[in-house]
Amino acid sequence: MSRWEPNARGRLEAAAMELFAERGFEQTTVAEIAGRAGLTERTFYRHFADKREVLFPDANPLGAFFAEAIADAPDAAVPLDVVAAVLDAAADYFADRRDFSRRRQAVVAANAELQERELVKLATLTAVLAEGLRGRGIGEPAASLAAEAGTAVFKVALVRWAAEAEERHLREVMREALEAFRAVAARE
Amino acid sequence: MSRWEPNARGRLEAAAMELFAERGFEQTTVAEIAGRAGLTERTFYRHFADKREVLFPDANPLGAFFAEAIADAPDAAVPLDVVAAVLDAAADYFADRRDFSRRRQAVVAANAELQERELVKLATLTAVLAEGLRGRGIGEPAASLAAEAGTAVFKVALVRWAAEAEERHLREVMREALEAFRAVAARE
DNA sequence: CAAATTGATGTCAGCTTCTGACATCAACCG
DNA sequence: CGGTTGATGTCAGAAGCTGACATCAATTTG
Repeated sequence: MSRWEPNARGRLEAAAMELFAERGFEQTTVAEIAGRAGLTERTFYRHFADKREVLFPDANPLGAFFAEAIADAPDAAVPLDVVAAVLDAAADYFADRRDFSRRRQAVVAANAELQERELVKLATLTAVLAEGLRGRGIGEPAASLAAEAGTAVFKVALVRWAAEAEERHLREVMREALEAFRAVAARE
Repeated sequence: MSRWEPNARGRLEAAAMELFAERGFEQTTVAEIAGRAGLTERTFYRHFADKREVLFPDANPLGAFFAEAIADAPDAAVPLDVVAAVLDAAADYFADRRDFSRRRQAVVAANAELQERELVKLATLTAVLAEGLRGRGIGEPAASLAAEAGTAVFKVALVRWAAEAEERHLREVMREALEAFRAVAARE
């Protein structure tokens, strides 16, 4: 018999999602989230650096996942091909999280502070990507630019995928977006 | 004779830059900024929505500038050519702000919250760019992707330009970055 | 097995950010 | 001249966040 209910962190995440969805991010206090999870405000801040972080539990694992995917990517002469491999891997990661992604996107879309934090998470992924590309011998500014391109495609694809009524696989949407990107960047 | 010293907003911006540079963003309270500017904390918040905004006074004019630049860009079949024209215009805008850009970049680089806000400002520019491209008949997702590409190039170029010892014109650095981007995106 | 340690949580005090409500008073307008 | 306007000040208070210390079941140690 343990002293506390297990999975405090998960309970906080769940409580936060519920409350944010019900009445919005600003109209919810940290004390209320903690209360619904059967904990105190102070404990919330032991699990999350600030109020927004509770909505981005996947950020760290996803970054690690990116780093791994890029290390495992097959050799390719062109940076964007490496990016393509990472996007494929990322698609698999999200494959079974579509409902969660959708719900979270709705909450985030309703609040500027949360969008701000989402940009940070994406920027972190960009940095991981760039670092991985540099690790594969790609120089600057090519690595940074290819990484930015990858994240841009990722972002666009993720939004489209979550928004679509039909259930396509994310991988397909990602590849489509990447193709569109290549067409945009083509010299003519 | 006016009742108050003129240019309260400018004084707040200057005071904030000084204090942030001296002892850092977190170690400076809004009351201190206002005090150095000869005002009160409450007045600070009448000029800036929050503590970070004081460091981004150019954001709105720059957005308007982007919108104008994109409307004025010459007809071009390829989205990225329109983006190139906007980058040229943006380069002119920053031409005589190099020292300010440098000082601000140093302050921003030292604090995560400020980097977060900077991402928002860039995202706003991306949105303006995308909207302008759509207004020129470019569809989705091409408009969004081209806009992301433009902002990425802009970001990379601005950092390089401010960091360089020699005094090149920003326009040159931007064009170089755009070329690098095209090379990255090329299929081989 | 008793004692010491650990670790997740609670309690409390306090600072800072940010906002609403109301007051002030020079400049301006009719 | 009297009324209005607008930038500022004053005050109170909610909420975010942090440091310091207490608690106590579980675990480890001797």
